[in-house]
Amino acid sequence: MGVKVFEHSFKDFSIHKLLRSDIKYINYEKSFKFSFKKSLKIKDVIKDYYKGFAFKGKDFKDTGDVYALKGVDFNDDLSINFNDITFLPTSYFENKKYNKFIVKKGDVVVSLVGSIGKVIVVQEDVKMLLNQNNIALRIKEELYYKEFFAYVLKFILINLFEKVYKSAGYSFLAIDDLFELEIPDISLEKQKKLLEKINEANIEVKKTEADIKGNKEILDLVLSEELKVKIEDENERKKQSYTNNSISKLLKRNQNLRFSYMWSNLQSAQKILYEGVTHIEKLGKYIISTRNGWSPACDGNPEGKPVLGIDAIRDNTIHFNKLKYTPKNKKTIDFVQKGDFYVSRGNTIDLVALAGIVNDEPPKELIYPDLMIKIKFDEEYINPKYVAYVFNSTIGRTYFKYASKGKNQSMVKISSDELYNFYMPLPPKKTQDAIVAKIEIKLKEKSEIFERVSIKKESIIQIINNFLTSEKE
DNA sequence: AACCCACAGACCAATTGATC
DNA sequence: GATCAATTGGTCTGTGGGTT
Repeated sequence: MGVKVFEHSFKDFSIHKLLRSDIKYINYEKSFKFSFKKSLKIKDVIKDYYKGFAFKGKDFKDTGDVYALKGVDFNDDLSINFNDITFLPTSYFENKKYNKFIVKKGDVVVSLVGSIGKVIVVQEDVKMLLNQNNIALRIKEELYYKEFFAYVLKFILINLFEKVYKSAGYSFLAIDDLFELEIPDISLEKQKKLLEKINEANIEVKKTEADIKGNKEILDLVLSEELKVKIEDENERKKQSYTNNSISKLLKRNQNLRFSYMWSNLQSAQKILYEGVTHIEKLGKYIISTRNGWSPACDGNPEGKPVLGIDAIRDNTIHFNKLKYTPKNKKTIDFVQKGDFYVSRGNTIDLVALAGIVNDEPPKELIYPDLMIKIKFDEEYINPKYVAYVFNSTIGRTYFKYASKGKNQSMVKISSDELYNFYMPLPPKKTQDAIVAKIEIKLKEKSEIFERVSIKKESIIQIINNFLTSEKE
């Protein structure tokens, strides 16, 4: 009598689909996965693919002629963002070892880590190598137009991401999963028609998008025109450094030295900004009061009192669309009122002291958080909107960048001191009103263009959605 | 008021572990 | 050993909240 022994390596079956135990994925397969009348698997549509290479961190340079393609450079309209892209040494492009990773025009590249659903189609004929955790697909042209393929895949991946990956703890799109995804099998003719519709919308998006200026740009533009503030010169100065010592070398826990370094930076910045500008005054002269907010512990129960988050300060206003709620109470609470002026007390150095005004009627008993300061101005001399625009322009950004305090650059703070001591252009109120009016016209124009673009973008998604729905079983 | 720290999202980049 | 897919730790940013 003996014992029968079977030897199996766990790896033989560990990747078998039936063993897959993450419930979200199984749910996806059962309920959310698109299945079509006639379908193709991704693996059937591609004639070739390659994965990126694990280049070393020290290989990446800020300048050069060989682009390194990373997921962070993927725009959401299938194009590559070449603005902040990094480079690899020229020699790498000639090196046989990296031959396989050369990105060619027409490749469809899919990012495998991070937020799933980032896809681009390479339109450029440039020297470029693919970084790790991305996969490039070459499409069988007799089956699919690559742009159309990219749009469809992107849509399906985003659906997959929503249902499976989001907050699930895993962040990698397995190649097997990718290759098993199904897309409709339809004629090139039909694809062409849909693609034409998409491209039509896209041309308009691109055309109008080019005209969109950032809010800060608009503020800078009007303020430098009206006040003769030298914002251009300050941007130029920022690029040059006038000391060879890095701040980290200088400080070594020497607060005084650090402050004097910051102070001298601020001095030279404001010297340039304000050269020849009249009406530079200390803001403190016109501040009646400042008051910090209160951050009670919150839960999700909307029975309680609503509380603002720090991200409520956006685009020069206070938004109420993302509220928290607290069941707590306190004897005296300073609630938010229409017309209030708030400034954020802490954030990164670029975002600290953003200002916003309550333009709309706020929800009842709305609490503002500890990280916001409410400022009351002497409105005989001050138009609060004007002050908010200056805070959020390069003028304010420059001042608060150097005036803010805190060791950790990712969370600097300001206090009322910094608000009181802000020297800024404060022309007579009538001039302030005129500037505000001018800025508001420009901001309104911008938001109208923005609205048009997002409707167009939405229509592209709709085209794909309608198409996939119509091909469903 | 000033400072400090935990956390979460997003993605990068080094490492691992299996296979070629 | 080289290569590949996938994992894991790290960094950066933004935020909330606690402690001194």
